[in-house]
Amino acid sequence: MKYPNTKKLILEKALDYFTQKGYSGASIRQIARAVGIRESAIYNHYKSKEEIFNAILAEFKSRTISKNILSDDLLEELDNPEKFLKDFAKKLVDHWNTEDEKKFIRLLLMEQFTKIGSKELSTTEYLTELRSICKLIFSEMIKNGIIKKLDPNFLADEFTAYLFLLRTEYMSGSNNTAAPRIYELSNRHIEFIWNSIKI
Amino acid sequence: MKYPNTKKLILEKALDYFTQKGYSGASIRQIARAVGIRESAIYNHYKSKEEIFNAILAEFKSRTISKNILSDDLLEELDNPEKFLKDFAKKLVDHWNTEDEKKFIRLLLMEQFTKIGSKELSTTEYLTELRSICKLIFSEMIKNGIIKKLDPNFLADEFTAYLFLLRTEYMSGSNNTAAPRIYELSNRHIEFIWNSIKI
DNA sequence: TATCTTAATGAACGTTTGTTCTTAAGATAA
DNA sequence: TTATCTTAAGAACAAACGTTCATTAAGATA
Repeated sequence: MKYPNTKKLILEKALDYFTQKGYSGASIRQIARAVGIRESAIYNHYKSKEEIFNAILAEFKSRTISKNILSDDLLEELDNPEKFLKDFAKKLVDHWNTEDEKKFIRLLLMEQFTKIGSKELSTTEYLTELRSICKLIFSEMIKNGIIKKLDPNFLADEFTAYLFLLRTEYMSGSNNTAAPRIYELSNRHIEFIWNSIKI
Repeated sequence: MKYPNTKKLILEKALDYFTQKGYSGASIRQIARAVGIRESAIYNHYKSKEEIFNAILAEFKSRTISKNILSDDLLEELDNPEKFLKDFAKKLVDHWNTEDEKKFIRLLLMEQFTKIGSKELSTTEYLTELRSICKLIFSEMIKNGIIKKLDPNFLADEFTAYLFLLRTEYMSGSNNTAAPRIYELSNRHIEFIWNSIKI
């Protein structure tokens, strides 16, 4: 009998239960049953429930937005800034709409205040990378004289805030709004921002 | 011996534990100890843990934003729209910065995806009242010809989104940013919005 | 005074929790 | 082949869980 990749499977099922019942509400036995093994077998792979939680966090921390959404063909659109921003936002929405990302934002929202989550989870930290990318983009636009001279950090927040609200409402829970509608809202936001900052 | 208001106290302590450990992570025994009574005494006031949770929700649902932040003296500032919006945002921030409101948003974020919370808790529903107030305000401004003709629903969202991000980051968790700094950020946002929509 | 209601106690219940232990079978390496 | 390593099962553990119970004592009501 081959060894199936139980270790990975435990993480997947644990994430499912953590995001449905919270860390405390999910039990080792339920997770084990979902994996198809006994609860004692779990401990051959992780030495505690907390270690499972931390392993999930480590997996997400190792991922980066940049690689997923700042593709080369996107960067070539920089000469059409409004279209660039729209496509950038669209890629971000797509990324956030991923099944894995949706689960992670749920875990973040649920556990960021608890003892186990407060060490590693915070919305600010989660948005840090996106913020710095946006800041870079707007800084470049200012330098090239295509938008007004405003604080790029502030512009990054204005850009992000609306999308973050979209995400919180339509891309994390049961509120299953269709993707096209989200694109529509996102585009309208970009148009608003663009008309406010363009020279 | 007078009867102390144990019923109310149970709700307060339960909310504390729910927002620190999640609904599942908080136990009747811990809550009872915090109140100063035995766990069995809890059941003289509420017939189950779930009933305590629902009682907390009911208390928050019965409250309304309008009464707290749409005061008469604020409405008299409507002839100075930018100042009005700034003061409106400030009042909202103050309201959100209330100890009770902070606890509730935490409960909302934590339990909105769990079995017990999904029936009654949603970010969209929580923002509904604020949205409709904002919509009313912007509709009025459009009618009076002092701002551009844009979709008032959209303007309400743009107005709300940035403040919601501020709230999520600085007014719900351990990220204890001082109030003056939040006002500052809020004002800059209003100035940005105002310059974008004024005629 | 007698009765009723309220709010508390402490023990007990059956269940579930996270975790540990021993044991065994298949995979791997010598 | 033998020896070792990995992964699983199943029983067991003490602790904690939500809840129920009979009992008690103190105000409220009559």
